[in-house]
Amino acid sequence: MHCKELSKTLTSYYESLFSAFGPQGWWPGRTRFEIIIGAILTQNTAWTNVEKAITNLRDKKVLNPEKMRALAHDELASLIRPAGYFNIKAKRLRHFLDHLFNNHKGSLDKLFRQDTVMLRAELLSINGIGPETADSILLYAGDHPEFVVDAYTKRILERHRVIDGKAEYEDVKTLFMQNLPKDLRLFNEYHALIVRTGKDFCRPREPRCKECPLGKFMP
DNA sequence: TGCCAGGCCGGGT
DNA sequence: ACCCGGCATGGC
Repeated sequence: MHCKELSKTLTSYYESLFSAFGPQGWWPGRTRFEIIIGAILTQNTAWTNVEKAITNLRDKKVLNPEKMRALAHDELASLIRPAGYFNIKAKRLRHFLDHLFNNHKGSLDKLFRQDTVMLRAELLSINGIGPETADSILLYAGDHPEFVVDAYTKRILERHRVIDGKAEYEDVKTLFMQNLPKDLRLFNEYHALIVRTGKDFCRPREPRCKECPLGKFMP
């Protein structure tokens, strides 16, 4: 549903964050493929650890679909070890690669050259790609305007009683998409700014984030 | 030192 | 439809 007050609130919050912290230059990856790999590796993991894994992959010159797919499981797992969960993530990378080659001849162009709804469903069908990873891939690698929701997004809205603890991913995503213009640049920067600031202003154990900029706009 | 990080899956109730 | 344990490294 569309709510005028909520639209103003979410827009004000974004403007406040953008004024304070500026453009974040997301996604921090050089190619579409690197962005996809990063999106999988950063699941429940600090980005600094993912960077080490990406560096290993680049140094080994396997940061492309063909070369990465040719790696044995143990070798791939070893390279991404710093990102944590390396065994399961090696499998998840392989699931994506197998899908890419089995359905699109290994071509990211073919993968992304579909309408958003079909493409999102397809990504979600891959074992290891859930809603946040799918939307991150869509927005940051595929330029499809999907809003990305993460733990910080929920936590911030929850602390300010916009949502309750049992709000699900799709509910929160709909909240943003129904109350903001469908703008690629806006979605890109908004999620990046939430991640950038959530770490500092909305810690998990605190009952409420007093410093959170959204506090200025919420009752 | 324990807590946390840009989730997701599989099995159980 | 929930709920929960498992997955793992590195920074503060």
